[in-house]
Amino acid sequence: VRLSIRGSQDEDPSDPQLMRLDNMLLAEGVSGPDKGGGAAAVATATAAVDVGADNSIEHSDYRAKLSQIRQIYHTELEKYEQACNEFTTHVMNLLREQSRTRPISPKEIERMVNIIHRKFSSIQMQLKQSTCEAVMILRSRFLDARRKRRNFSKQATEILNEYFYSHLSNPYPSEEAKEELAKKCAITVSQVSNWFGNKRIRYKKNIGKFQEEANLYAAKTAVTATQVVAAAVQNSQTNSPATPSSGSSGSYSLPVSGDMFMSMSGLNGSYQPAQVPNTGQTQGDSIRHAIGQSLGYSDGLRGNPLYSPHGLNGNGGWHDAVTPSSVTSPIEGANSVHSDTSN
DNA sequence: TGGCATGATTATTC
DNA sequence: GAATAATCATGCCA
Repeated sequence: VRLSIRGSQDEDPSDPQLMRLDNMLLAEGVSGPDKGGGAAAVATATAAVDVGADNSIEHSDYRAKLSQIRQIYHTELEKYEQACNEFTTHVMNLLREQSRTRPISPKEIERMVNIIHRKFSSIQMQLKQSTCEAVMILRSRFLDARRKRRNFSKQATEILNEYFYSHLSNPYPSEEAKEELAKKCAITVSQVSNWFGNKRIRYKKNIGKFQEEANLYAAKTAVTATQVVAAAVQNSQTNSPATPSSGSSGSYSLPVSGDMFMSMSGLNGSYQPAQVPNTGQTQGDSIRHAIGQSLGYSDGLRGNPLYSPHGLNGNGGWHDAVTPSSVTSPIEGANSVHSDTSN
C-alpha cells in the first residue's frame, strides 16, 4: 500500500522491504528454483496442515494453487524484464537519433537508463508484493481449513461412546485401542484422541448431563454382553464352532467390563468411582476370559485397563487417580477414600 | 437466527 | 509427550 503512495519517487534497490518480499517469496517457494526450494516450502506448509489421509485432496489443491501463483509470477516477471529491455533499447535508439541533432553525454544516457530501470523495478516490487499477498491469502485459507470440521458419523460416535462408557473408570484407550477405534470409525488416531480428550473433560464437567447417555450405552453393552456371554457359554457347553459375533457391526469387539455397572450405579447423579467390579471378580474373570477370546479390544488391553487403575477421584480426576501398582486392588475408592490423599 | 453440540486448537501442567 | 482446561469455529436444530 505504502508502495503505491511512495510509488515513483524513491525506489532503492536495496530497500529492506524488497528484501523482505524476496525472502518471503523464496521461502514460500514462489521465486527461486522451480522444484527444489518450492517443493520444500510446500511440504512444510502442507505438513503444518496435515490432519490425515483424507486431506490429500486439499494438499494437491494447495500445491496446484501455489504453482499457479508461481507460474503467474514468473511469466509476469519475465514479461517485465523483457519490456524493460525493449524499452531501454528503444530509449537508447531515440537518444542515438537525437544525438545527431544535439550532443548527448554518456552521463545523460546512463541517467535515463537508471530511471527506466528504477521504474521497472518498482513495478517488479508491486508484482512481488501482490504475489506475496496471494500466497498469504492462499495459506490462510488453507490453514483455516484445519478448523473446518464435520461431525463424525453416527456409527463412529456410537463406537466411541460404547468404548468410553464401558471403560468409564479408565477412559484412556491405549495406542492400540486408539488405532483400532480409529479404524472402526474411519477417523484418524489423533481424532480419536481429540474425541476422548473432549469427552473426558465434558463428562467430568457435567456428569449429570451425560448420565442418560451413560445408561443408554451401559444398557446397550449389557445386552450385547449377555448375548455374547450366552453364546460363549453355549459355545463351551456344546463345543460347537458357533461364533458369538452378533453380526450387528461386523467384527466390532465389545469391551465388556465392570465399568458398565459403574455407569449404571451412577444413575442418581452422584458419581461413584469404580466400586463394583471387584464383586464379580471370580465369576467375571471367567466370563471376561471367554469374551476376551472372541473379542478384540480386550486383547490389546489385557492385564490392565479393563479393571482400571484409575477412578474418578474426589477431585474429579481420572488421570492421576492411582498408580499402576494398585491394579490388583480395584476396590479403590469404594467405601472409603482410603489413605490416598491424592492432591 | 440464536443457542447448544461438537471437533479442533492452544496454553499449561506434569 | 500425553492429558487437561479453556477456547475457537463450525454444524445443527428448534
